[in-house]
This record gives sequence, structure tokens and C-alpha cells, in this order.
Amino acid sequence: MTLPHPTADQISLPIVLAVLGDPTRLAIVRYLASKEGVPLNCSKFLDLASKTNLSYHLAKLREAGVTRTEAVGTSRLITLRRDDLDRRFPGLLDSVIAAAGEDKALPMVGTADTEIDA
Amino acid sequence: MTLPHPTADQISLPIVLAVLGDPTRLAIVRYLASKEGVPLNCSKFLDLASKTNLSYHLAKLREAGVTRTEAVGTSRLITLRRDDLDRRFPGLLDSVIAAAGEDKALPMVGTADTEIDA
DNA sequence: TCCTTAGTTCAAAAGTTATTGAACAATTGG
DNA sequence: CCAATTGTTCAATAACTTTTGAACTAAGGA
Repeated sequence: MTLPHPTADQISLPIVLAVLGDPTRLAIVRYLASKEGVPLNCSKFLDLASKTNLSYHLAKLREAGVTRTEAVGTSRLITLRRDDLDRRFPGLLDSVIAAAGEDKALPMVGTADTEIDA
Repeated sequence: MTLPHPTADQISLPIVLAVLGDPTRLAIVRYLASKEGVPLNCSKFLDLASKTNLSYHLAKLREAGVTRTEAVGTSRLITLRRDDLDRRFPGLLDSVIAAAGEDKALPMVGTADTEIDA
């Protein structure tokens, strides 16, 4: 049940930049980076957008090669493709995440939510 | 005759990423970086797009704070806002330019042209 | 002054991306 | 099996972005 992902060398710079150029998706990536290593499921991001819209944005991130999505039961476990991105575009993800970390204008994940660490 | 530019602190990360997410604009930025220090005029980029369309893309770059545009006579001298971008988003421009440098899929500036160094 | 060069503006058309709601599928727990 | 949970798909619409051509401005040279 593996969803379609580009291989590392299929990842395109303009597509990655365009995909990260959306505030909702940038907020998702920032949150994924802040929990690096921990695979998160879609519901974590429900305060950013509707379920349907989230599905759309998470598909964009996956198709661009920014995230990896594993289907486990009815859940999707989402992780950052850090090694592939670092190999392909050294330093890019780090600088984007560092810059996003400072950004008060970006939507926040886990502010209206019950924030229970599972 | 100074055209409107955002101040350094008005430069927004998602807007910069979205603006760089267009292949034509990324090619412009790559070329500007390759000639860093040398202000270029719009005509340098005529093999990327029509005059009208270039005007549009160069305005996007300027409004996002990626480039600075000086009006000199009937020309516009365009430079990268490297210091402002570096201050605001350390490492970002460098990693984008390095990644773009390798990218064979991006359109090229100065391939069909008469390439006379003025 | 007239012509050319360099670039902008405007409105329309074309294309693309984002958002929505309703309906669907698949897994899991009771 | 039934119901709930988790997420997807589809079609429609809304909202933007890109591209175009024609008309324009502003400066500079003959």
C-alpha cells in the first residue's frame, strides 16, 4: 500500500520551492522538522485546514518529494525526506526550516488542539 | 524614480519561496548570482520570455524583495538583494543558487544570444 | 523635433492551484 | 456484523498566476 513518491533524483528544485511557498505546507514542514524522527499522522494538522484540503496539501508535499507517507492501518504516517533533500539540495531544508522557525506570520500547528503527547 | 521595494524586514519567506518556485524567475536569479555585483538590465533575459512577460516576472522578484531595480535612463539595473536576504534567511539564497546551478532543467540565459560582454 | 530604444501598463484570455462538500473506501474496536 | 475513525476521491467553484498584444511613457541620439 505504498503511495507514489518520486525517487531522490526526480525531486525538482522549482517544484520543491513552489510547494514550500504555501504557508499551510510550510507550517506542516516546520512542524515535521520540530518532531523529526517521529512519524505524524494527518490529524495532527487539522487546525491548519479541513480534512479534505489537508489531504490535498499532504499529497503535494509527497509528490514533490518533500515528505514520505506510509500507510499503516487507516492512518498515514508522514515524515520529512531529510536525507534525500539534503543529498539533492544541500543546506536548503535547514535554511528554510530555520527561517520558518522565526516566522510569526505562519500558521501554527497545535495551538487550538488538546496537545496530548501520545 | 525609485521603484517600490519591501524593506528587509518586510521580506516574507513563503513569498520568496513561491517567487523562486517559478523556473523563469529561478533562471533569472541564477544568472544574477553568476554575475554578482554587475547590475544587469532586463534585455539580458529576453531569451527567457517576452518583454511584457519579463516585466511581470521582474516585478514579482522586486516586490518579493529578491532583487533591487534601479531606474537609470530608460534602463532598469537589476541586482540581487543578497545582504538583505542573507540577513533575513541565512544560507537560503546560497543553497538555492547552488542547487539551481546544477539544474539542467532550468531555462538558460545567454544561449541563443550574441553574448557580447559590454 | 523625430525616431529609436527600453521598459511599463492595461485588459483579456488561458492556465493552474486551492478550497469545499458529498460520497466513498479501508481498518479497527465493540 | 456494525459503527466509528481515518483518510481519499470527485466534481464544482473560487481564487489566483501567467501569458499575450496593443497602447503607452520616458530618455537619448541624429
